[in-house]
Amino acid sequence: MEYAVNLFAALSDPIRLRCLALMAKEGEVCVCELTHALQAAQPKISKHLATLREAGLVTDRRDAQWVLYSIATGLPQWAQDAVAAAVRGASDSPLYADDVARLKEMPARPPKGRVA
Amino acid sequence: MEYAVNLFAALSDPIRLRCLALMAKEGEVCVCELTHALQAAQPKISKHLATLREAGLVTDRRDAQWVLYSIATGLPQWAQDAVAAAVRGASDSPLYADDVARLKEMPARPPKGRVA
DNA sequence: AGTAAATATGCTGCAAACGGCATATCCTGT
DNA sequence: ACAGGATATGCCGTTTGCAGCATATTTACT
Repeated sequence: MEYAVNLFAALSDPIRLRCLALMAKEGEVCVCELTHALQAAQPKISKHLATLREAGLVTDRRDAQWVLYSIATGLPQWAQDAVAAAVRGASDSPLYADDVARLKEMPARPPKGRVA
Repeated sequence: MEYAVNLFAALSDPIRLRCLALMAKEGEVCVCELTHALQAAQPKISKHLATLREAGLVTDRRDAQWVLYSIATGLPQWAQDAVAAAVRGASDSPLYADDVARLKEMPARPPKGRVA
């Protein structure tokens, strides 16, 4: 029960939902991309990503100076369904469209697909 | 976005998840049944049910001296999926089995199906 | 009308969550 | 070795959520 509670608590924050929605769309995103897309302070983003990581919802991997985050796999089916529903719900918001637009026009976007 | 945040916040409490799981199983349950099944104080249950009601996740209807709660219908599809996932996640817990057992053996259980 | 059961609400204290800021760590290029 | 960009973490003040208790409200029964 506490596992489920922690999972839904991790989903109950606008910054975290917006990060998850971008990860769902992009596959992998680094912290500076999220910082730029959401127009939020970097420590704020980092701490919310830590919350998602501790809840087991995302995985991070280092690639050069960047840390790339993506939605975790291998969760229980109901948890995957919950995350998918959260992403769909978050994508309904106009905030999400703005985030996507800002990410698209981000200058000096870190290179993608360097390492598998 | 705030709508989604409120929904997941409503799902991030053990009492509320257990109530939802029992509603999913029973269809409708009254406050005294939840109080008995969860072995929690009545004001505590009532306040958590108010939280669920304000989040739009449950509907209540009065039947004589009882107020019967059930999972709301007509939510956006992603929200229904989220609730269904929450119920499945909550049902994984041994707490849920205990709640079901206590409800089954509850003495003087209020009559069901009196009004449609 | 009066009592008892069922339910809801108000109040208070405490603990957890969040934002902002400063700072530490890690990596890259020179 | 140094400088700068990217990321993480610690601290602090404020807010939010929750538990516990008392109390109000509604309903049924006599």
